[in-house]
Amino acid sequence: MRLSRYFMPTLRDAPADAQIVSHQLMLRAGMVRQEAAGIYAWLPLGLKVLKKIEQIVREEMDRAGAIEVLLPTLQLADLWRESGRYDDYGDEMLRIKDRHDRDLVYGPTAEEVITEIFRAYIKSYKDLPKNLYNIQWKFRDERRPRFGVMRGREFLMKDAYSFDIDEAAARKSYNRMFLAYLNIYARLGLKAIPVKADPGPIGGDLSHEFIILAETGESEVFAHGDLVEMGAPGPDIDWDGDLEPLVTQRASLYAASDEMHDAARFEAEVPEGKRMTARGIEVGHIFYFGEKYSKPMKALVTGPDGKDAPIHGGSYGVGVSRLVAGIIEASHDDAGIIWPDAVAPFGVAVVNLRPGAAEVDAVAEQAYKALEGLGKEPLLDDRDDRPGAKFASLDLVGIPWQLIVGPKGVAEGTVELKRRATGERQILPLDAALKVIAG
RNA sequence: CGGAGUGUGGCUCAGUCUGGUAGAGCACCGCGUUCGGGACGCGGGGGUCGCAGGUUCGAAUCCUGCCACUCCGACCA
Repeated sequence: MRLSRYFMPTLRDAPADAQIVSHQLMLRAGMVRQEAAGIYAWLPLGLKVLKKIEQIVREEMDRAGAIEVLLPTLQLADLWRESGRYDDYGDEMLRIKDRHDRDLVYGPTAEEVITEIFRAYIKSYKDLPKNLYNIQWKFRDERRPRFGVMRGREFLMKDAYSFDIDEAAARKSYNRMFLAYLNIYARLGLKAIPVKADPGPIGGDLSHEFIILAETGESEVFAHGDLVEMGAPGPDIDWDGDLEPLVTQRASLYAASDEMHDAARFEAEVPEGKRMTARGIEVGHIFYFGEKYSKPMKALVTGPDGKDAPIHGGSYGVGVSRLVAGIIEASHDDAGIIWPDAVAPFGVAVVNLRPGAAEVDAVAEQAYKALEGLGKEPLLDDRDDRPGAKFASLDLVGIPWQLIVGPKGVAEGTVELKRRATGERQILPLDAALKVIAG
């Protein structure tokens, strides 16, 4: 992409409405535009990052055996009446009427819809387990939206739903999601810890929140340090095998957010040198809720004994749009965003310091084409602007590499390569720079 | 939903107390000089001052009502 033809409206000043750093940086980098409280338009740069995160989530869900569907944003109110949640959910649910005066809701989640689909097709225990997931916009009419896309009213969520014959089987589904979530966050360049959660209004007795560590995070977490060091299990585990040991290894270590924290237990269970207190952002939540929806909505399967029984369900959410902000909270400096390579909107910025100077243009073009060939998604900064302005805006939007092509270097046969994350620079021939970027 | 606050060109803000017909910086357009970390000069365009009423000779400014947005609190991917 040539920056002179792109749409990347960066701002020097952060709009006064933005309070937290990720919100300020997203606005300054031209990633989103607020249209109403908690409702955002995604501009090209923001959309690129959102899509990359979405794709990583998708790949890890697929790997863990979940199957993607796409559910509607508008749902019939009658389904919610069946589960009893039409009245329970309250004002957070956006209710709409169509031209036939029929009640609809803009889905805040999709347990009802997916349960309706499941019960229409799946009749036998032989078809279990099933895990269906959906990456779709949700709407929750928050009393107080805030912090940009961190708590929007409209947000992109990955929600998965598992269906199993009994609790023991459901636990296996739960374990798969537990480990898949750790892999997702690791791929996004984040340190995440699973924390036992209050299952809340959704019910059930097995629930974890996933909190990514960021100094500016809104909640405080207390955890055993090994939990962070242990990290994710990686993609190559036997997803059909017994995952219980991998889960237990992690879930048995102390981890709690401030509201569930028990200082006495923390001190008793965690040796002094391992006690970690940090701030974080909740970016995922998994639940086992048993028959909560299958019973009232009659999602029954016939068991080996010939009798019908409600399935045991779980649901698993990742806040995809929230992760965009979460990653920024976890990875930025005074100059702007520092994208992890996996989600960066562009892989490299080729900075032409003197557009119009034929020799410089030629080298910049050559670098750009080579990087395209390498699949590095280069952005060619061919703007007619001063060097400082270019560096400032490219630092702001956080592209991982800057390959700087200027008249001095071109005369000497070199370019400058700068790593955004560390600020490290080296001057070297173009071929060598390309090798470094290629990894 | 309780409490607090803010609405003035795309962004940051001044002007409001004390009414007199709207301003600065950034951004944008033109010309010139510049060009390795957000340049400078000259010229220019863009705002029914959130909306609706009211007071007044006259309202961004005072009064009333409404709307929007932000922050703190209780709840949440």
